Amino acid sequence: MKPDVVRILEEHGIQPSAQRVAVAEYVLHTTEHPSADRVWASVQENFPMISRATVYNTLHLFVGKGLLRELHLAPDSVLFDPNTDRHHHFIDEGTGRIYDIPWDHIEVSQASPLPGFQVDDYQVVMRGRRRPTRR
Amino acid sequence: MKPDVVRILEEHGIQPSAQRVAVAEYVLHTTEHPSADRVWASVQENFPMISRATVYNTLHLFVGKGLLRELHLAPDSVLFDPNTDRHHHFIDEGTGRIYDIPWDHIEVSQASPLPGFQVDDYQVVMRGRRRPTRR
DNA sequence: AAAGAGGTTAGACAACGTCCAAATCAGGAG
DNA sequence: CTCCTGATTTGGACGTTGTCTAACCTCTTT
Repeated sequence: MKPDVVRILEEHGIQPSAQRVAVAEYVLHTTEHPSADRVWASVQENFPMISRATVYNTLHLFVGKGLLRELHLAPDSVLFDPNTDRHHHFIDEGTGRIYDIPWDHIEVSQASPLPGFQVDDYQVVMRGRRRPTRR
Repeated sequence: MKPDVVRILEEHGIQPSAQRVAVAEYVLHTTEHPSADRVWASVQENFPMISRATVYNTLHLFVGKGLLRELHLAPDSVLFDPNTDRHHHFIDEGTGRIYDIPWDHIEVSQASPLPGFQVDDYQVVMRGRRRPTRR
């Protein structure tokens, strides 16, 4: 698995240091949407000496190189999403968990959004909770 | 304008104290999407002795009573929106300014969002910038 | 071996938000 | 009017998230 990650970093023009590989191994393979400190905690399990600043630096580097996307969905922290394909998000208000919704599951037709502006990106953000089981 | 605001508070089951009226006067009539500290700064111009804790308390109270909505669009702070009608948002990445997009300007058809979950709320979040003027 | 570039580190710092105990206020009862 | 009680406000301490900086490593080149 390690050489796999190294190749991905190099393909994106990132020098693969030991720390960056450690971060990448976790964050590129998770289906969660971890915060920076969550990433830090997880990476520390395999790489105890890594510093918080490095994790922040690395995550921002990855975002700049297109390996990750930042999500601003919750008040308390920025989340990172390894799924860089266009997709939407659903937030379970009960658990706080965030689910990806495939792009083609929702159709958005923008009749006339905002004159004078160009839309570079958009997504649908949904909030709800698990449907109670019928009794 | 003051009695107007008092009536609105009472209609929402909120005891209208002087501080709450001062906050409401600003935040219910702005078309910006101010952060809590932005609200604090503005209210202080008319009500110099108000404390930060009161502004935070009041804003959360208003959210709970349905007078405001919270937006989590930027990494640095929670924003408050006096427009409680359903609508979408456009974020100008150049200026950071946030614009409301009327609900009926965008049509969203959710074919199959997430089985087992109910959607309580959703909105489209768009990001872009002012279109460069043609030369 | 020395130099330079890029990467990492710990800790100080700043911004935003929460919490708490004490002080203050409002309004109803007497 | 005065007292009492509950609601509200206050300042400051505190916690969390994120940034910054200066020193330090590591690797490559010469």
